[in-house]
Amino acid sequence: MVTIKQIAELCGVSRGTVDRVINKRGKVKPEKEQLILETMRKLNYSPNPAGKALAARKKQPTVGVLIPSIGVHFFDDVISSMQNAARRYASYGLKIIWRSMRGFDEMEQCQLIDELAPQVQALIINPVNGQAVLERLNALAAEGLYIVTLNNDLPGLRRHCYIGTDFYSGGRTAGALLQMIGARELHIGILLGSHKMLSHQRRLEGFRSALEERFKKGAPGSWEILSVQETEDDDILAYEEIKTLLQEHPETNAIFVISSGASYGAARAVQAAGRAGSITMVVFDTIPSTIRMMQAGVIQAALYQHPHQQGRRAMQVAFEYLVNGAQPEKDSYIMRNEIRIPENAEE
Amino acid sequence: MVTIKQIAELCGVSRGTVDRVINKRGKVKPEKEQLILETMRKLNYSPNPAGKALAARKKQPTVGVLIPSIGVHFFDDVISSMQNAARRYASYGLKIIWRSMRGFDEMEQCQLIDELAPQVQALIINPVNGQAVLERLNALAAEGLYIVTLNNDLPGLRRHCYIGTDFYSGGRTAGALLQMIGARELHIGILLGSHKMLSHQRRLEGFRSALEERFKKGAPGSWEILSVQETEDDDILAYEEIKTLLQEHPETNAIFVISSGASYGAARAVQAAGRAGSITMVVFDTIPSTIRMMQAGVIQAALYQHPHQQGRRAMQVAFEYLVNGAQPEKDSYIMRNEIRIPENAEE
DNA sequence: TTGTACGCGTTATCAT
DNA sequence: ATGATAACGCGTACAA
Repeated sequence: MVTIKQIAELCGVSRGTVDRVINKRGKVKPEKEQLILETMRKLNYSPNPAGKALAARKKQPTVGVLIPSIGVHFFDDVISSMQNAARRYASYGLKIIWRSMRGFDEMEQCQLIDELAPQVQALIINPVNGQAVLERLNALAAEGLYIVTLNNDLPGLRRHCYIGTDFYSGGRTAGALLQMIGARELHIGILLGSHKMLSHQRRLEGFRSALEERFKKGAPGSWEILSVQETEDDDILAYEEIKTLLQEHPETNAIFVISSGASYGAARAVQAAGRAGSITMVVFDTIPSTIRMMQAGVIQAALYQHPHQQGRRAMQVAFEYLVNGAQPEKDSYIMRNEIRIPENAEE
Repeated sequence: MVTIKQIAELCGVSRGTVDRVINKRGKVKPEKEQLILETMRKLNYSPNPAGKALAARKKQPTVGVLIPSIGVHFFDDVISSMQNAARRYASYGLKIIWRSMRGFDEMEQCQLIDELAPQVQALIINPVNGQAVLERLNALAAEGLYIVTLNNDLPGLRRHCYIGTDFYSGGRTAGALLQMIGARELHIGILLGSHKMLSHQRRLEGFRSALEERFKKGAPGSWEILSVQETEDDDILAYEEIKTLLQEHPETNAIFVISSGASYGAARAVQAAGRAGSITMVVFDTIPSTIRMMQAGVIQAALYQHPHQQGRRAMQVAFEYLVNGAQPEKDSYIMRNEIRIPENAEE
């Protein structure tokens, strides 16, 4: 690989001049600049990340992590992988400041953002929906903060990179799966966290679209949605709601749980009603309780959102920006929604 | 993070002495060695990979890649990801020598190994089954060559790291899936590449075990395997075999294709017999022709072996050994067998 | 406008 | 047995 030094020698200038061209610091004669750019292009120069990393240490590169993860089991795996990556990157001199919170209060998140911002050059955040957060983050981005959003991409937010899944496609996959593994005449109960959560809404839309499409294309049978209930991601609420549903609609033979915070409660209600196995349950995320319920034959399938990859990738993007001075290849990294059944969910 | 320099100052010795302790080069007074080891442990010293990478350049680190990939579409994605990783690592000064071959001839692979060995310090290889290859590689490993095996792990081979999938678990997942999405009374035709291929055999065993288990546990219905045919990974052969099967056993309502080299041929035969959709097809790998056949409703599901992750990881392991002087965290990286249906297979 | 010199952490060589 | 010193590639402060 070609180095700055070699470029400099070839162009008959000093290393410093080449560097000024590369980092656009000006104060270089136009004709020399042209020559340097040309030979760089010709020799396909690309900076050695190791050199950059070494030099970057002086800046004390620090990234802040802010996730409303308390009580949300989906984030457990995301965070464990982020910590893993953080350990590796620590040997390069990268520092991390961790902040978590419970619930989705906009003002609380703003406060934590303000606390982190002066200490870090990059921020990995699962942003709460809301105008205040949006404005706060956009202001900081304008001041030069590097922002990576995780699992929720606020419209209008000028973040540098987004990492998450395609909610609509996740819903479609769930719907198609239910058509494949469920009864011919589907009577479906649905639980979501809240109608206000954009991600849950999109999943529901995708779910409907896939079912509609498959039956329109000639899949035998029929489908109907009996109810769509909000659970606030609470297992007890979910338990009660499914209990009521099964009483009022004994014909229920399929349940779709859109967020992991309700799947255990729903599964327990199905079990309690003696309907385990005769009701097809499709849920999101393979948290430990879900895996147990799959092995027990209560939940038939779960959608896996690659939490580990999400965490690893988020850290990597922040690391490469701060330490290697590199932009990510893509503006957003969208993980696939995978299908897990007992046979391929085991650890 | 703490550096060698800091350790040296704290112990009142020079950097060279600390280095000699770290790399076990001897010539250090026992009491000083103890002191240095102790403070390293106490301060939790871990070497900065950037420094190592910079110093490693002088050794001209080079890795050889040897895959019998010609005509095997599964490897297309593996190799594309390896090339991607290679591009990134090239900026660190890592060189790659690529070799591919057609078919699985033992002697041909030995010859290519001998050609590569003197030029490289690490080798990424999909080893052909056979005694000659085994001995050749073990001899080279003893001489200090770093060996990463990909997608096939020869018993008795002293490789440093293996990257691949769990074939048995892949078969189990396929069997369970067929039970879930197929007819109640399953009449199954199976295609595999060759009975001699260990991986295909293991998948078949897993397939049988999952079906047996599920029906024993109370799944309604029954299952039988009508035939297990070898295809030599040839689509034309597969086409003819499925054609014959459907004539001789019109009751066939499920087909399991164990290797991607036969799935297109099998799908075409199902189409030609006018049985698309009424026969449940489960195959391995999401190569382009398989995705098309899924979208056309001929193949219902495919098992995805994370080819991209496999390629990326193999390169990463070789890179980190040669450039960062680091051993991988695990002795083997086993990718999961994912389930893909049309709704989550689209690009 | 341009060149020089130092530091980042590691490895390796050469004196002592 | 030990210490000093020169690379490796890059960023930057400072001198010319």
